[in-house]
Amino acid sequence: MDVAQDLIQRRGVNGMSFQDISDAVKIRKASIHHHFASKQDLVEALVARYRVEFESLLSGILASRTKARKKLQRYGSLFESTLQAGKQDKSCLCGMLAAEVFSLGDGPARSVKGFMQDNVVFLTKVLKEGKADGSLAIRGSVEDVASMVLAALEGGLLVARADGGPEQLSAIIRNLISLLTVKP
Amino acid sequence: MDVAQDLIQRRGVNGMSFQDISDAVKIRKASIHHHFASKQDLVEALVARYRVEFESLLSGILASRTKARKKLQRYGSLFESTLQAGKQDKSCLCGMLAAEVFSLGDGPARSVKGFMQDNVVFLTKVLKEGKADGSLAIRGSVEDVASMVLAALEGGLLVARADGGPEQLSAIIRNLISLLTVKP
DNA sequence: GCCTAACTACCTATAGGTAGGTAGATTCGA
DNA sequence: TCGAATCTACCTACCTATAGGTAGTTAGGC
Repeated sequence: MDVAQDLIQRRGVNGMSFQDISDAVKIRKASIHHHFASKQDLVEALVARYRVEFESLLSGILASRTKARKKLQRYGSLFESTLQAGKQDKSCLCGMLAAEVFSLGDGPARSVKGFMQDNVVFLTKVLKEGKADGSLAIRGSVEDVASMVLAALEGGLLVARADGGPEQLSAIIRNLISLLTVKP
Repeated sequence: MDVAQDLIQRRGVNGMSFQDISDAVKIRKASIHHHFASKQDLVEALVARYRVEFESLLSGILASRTKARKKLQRYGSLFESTLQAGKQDKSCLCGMLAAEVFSLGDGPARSVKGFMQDNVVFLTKVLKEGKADGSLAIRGSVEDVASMVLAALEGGLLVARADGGPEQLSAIIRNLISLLTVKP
């Protein structure tokens, strides 16, 4: 699963094959089918695992006793560390799948949608906190701003991977947070 | 080329095949190879065409005699109309290719990178104008904010396609611009 | 003695791509 | 000005590699 996830984060679902996994883990293709009957099953298991893992990171951030602005920074660094890892070519699993949503089955597509909603829910909480503790300045619908933050981060990965690399992503996140920060 | 571009915008490069094009335009696969020797050639031609077309839209916006804030709005509506078209499942061609950059050849990958840079250059101009005419409030490096705007829009397409559809994209753009607007 | 995880060996469909050919329009030289 | 050569856009028929997936088998631990 680690190998499969890695491949998707680099090359996308349609750029990953059972053979690729087989080559990497040195186990025959048929043996992978023993664990995951179809590619769709594999993808579904991958997204489910990813969501659980991500959710636990998010609730860790939410539980930390810091100002909301700092929580937002920690959230951003989740994306930064994805891009910084390895050959600096990995994107968010669900960001990648989101691009290819329409060549995904119904199950996986719903899970990817769920991931996006998880993130918007998390960000909505953080932004509301920030409004309350005075560390963030939100105008308009909090949920819509949350969507925008998610879009900027997922898009940041996309753009940075094709163009300016990790530094560009960092700059994007820095500016996004600065834009949301209430002037002292 | 129209059909190929459409397919990539919906399903990605690795989800598009010569056969798909063949079926749609009712011309044999081999005849497509007569026009584009390889898939990479086709993709390269597609991105080149897209960049020229996009660039002309951008210079149209730049030339219009309105406040920078309005120009930014017009830029945003470029992305909105992409998603609103047809079955509401199309993304930006280069956003799609950006996701799959690492399964692209060198030529196409460079062109996608160029597209991103074109957009940052355009946005940098608009944001500087906005600073001058007082319609936009920029803090920090203008170029970095430009990157962020691009990321939010490309990411907005990504997220909206998987989750909330055109309305979500509109909300994202509305909030992004409101965040960049100097309070009256 | 059975379950699990692996295996070999195979299947069908499709991918990108090639070879060689043909019908019709265009160009060129005697 | 007429016929030959060439060019263009398409064709049929095929190739090799790979895709996802299946059937049936085997080695080893509980």
